[in-house]
Amino acid sequence: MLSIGYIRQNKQKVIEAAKNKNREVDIEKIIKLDDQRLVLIHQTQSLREERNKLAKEKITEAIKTKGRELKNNLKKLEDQLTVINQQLNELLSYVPNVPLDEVPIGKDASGNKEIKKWGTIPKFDFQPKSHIELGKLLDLTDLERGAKIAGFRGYFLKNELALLHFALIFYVFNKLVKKGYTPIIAPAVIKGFTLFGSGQFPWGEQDVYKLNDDDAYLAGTAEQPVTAYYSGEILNEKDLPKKFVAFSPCFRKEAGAYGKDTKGLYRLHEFWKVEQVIIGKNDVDEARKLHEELQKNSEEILQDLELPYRVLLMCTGEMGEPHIKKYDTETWMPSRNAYGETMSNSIMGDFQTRRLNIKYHKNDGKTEFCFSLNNTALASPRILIAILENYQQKDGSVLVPKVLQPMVGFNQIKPRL
RNA sequence: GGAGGGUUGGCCGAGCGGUUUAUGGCGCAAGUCUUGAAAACUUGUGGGCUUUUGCCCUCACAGGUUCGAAUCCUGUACCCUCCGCCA
Repeated sequence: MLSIGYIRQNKQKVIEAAKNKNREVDIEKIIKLDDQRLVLIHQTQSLREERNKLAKEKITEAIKTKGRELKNNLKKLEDQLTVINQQLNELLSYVPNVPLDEVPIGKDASGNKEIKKWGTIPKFDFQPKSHIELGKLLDLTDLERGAKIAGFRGYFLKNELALLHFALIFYVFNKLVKKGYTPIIAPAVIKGFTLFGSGQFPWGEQDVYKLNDDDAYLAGTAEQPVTAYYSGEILNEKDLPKKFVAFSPCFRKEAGAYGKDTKGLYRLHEFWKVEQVIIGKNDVDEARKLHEELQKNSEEILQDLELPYRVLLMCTGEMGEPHIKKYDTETWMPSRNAYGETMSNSIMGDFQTRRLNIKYHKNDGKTEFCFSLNNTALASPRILIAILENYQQKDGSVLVPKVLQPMVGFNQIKPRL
């Protein structure tokens, strides 16, 4: 959410930003509505002023009559104001955030800028298998029964892969705790306001599971519950930034992606994720630094796992509505013969905190909205694709990344006899 | 699922129809003093409109009663205690 004051002062910039993000917003309509709102505010204020004065006078029948009249007039104006406010907030909630200057302008993925590559893409002297084949041959996945039990995109993880799934999550969780991040297990059944607050709503409603008629939804990422953790609160500058390493199961309908990535473990309705979430000061340069820190953490994880990856600076057209800067980290997946997205690292500015009403007392005594950032630390099973496919051997076995070996107690997944 | 009790500013905590413009304390910030710090003192410390004076809103949230609501009524959310159920 952008403030109406900001929009009024930076009209062109906001219009431009929405266009660059391939979004349509009617800023003129918003400003017109706000003009009406201001007029109504003036009118209601002066009526209230009158009422307050009247209430201090000696009570007579005449005063009572006048008071009742005032009340009726005020009610009418207030009702109008309520309607205007609703309309205005509705429109405001659709205005996307304004990207930082260093973000490349572009319509689609072709506008992204590759800024880093790490690791060596493996060259196989045999015909490499996909994770789907490996999963079947080594009895690590059961996608057929997954579909039988859970439906389209359902899956079972079995045997060594089930252990690796746990080990990865714990390895990453623990690594970030050692870096000073507060470990937190987040609820996955969450209220609607957290989804509005994170900027999931109103744009991505079709991708979220809603439970019955309750105000209860399944989280698509721990970003949603953890960013909302301090909603309605005022923090102190000296306690910032708050850094979390959050775990939650994640649920996504993938409604807009029916034809995409239909095979294997890439695009699932249900997965586990460790997410880094930061609530920090309202300061762009500090946010940039934290953004780089989050990036470094995620890259270290891929380096620990010895998986080749690249980093993209995402262009305006590839950014979500709340984002002002975003890096995607993509890990090499041999069966795709391409890098596949495994992490996404964003600065949201005060877009989310304004929706969630998260502020802090600055050292000078003033109050301001915080900034929020987040980055994937690890999402599994998707990362398992990269591990299975990059670590596969000629004999059909799969090696286990060194850092995970002590945790799972084996260093190789061998074909069953 | 049932029965009670509660929710007041950053925090603690008064107020329970009209000098409340929300006592008081703590914390925080600025200033005075000081070589510096502490202490002390002064001022400030929710949001909005106007941006000169000021005005309006704000006591969990949403309605209602009243000339007038933090205060009375209704609903909702959350917290606490107990009973029931339960991994």
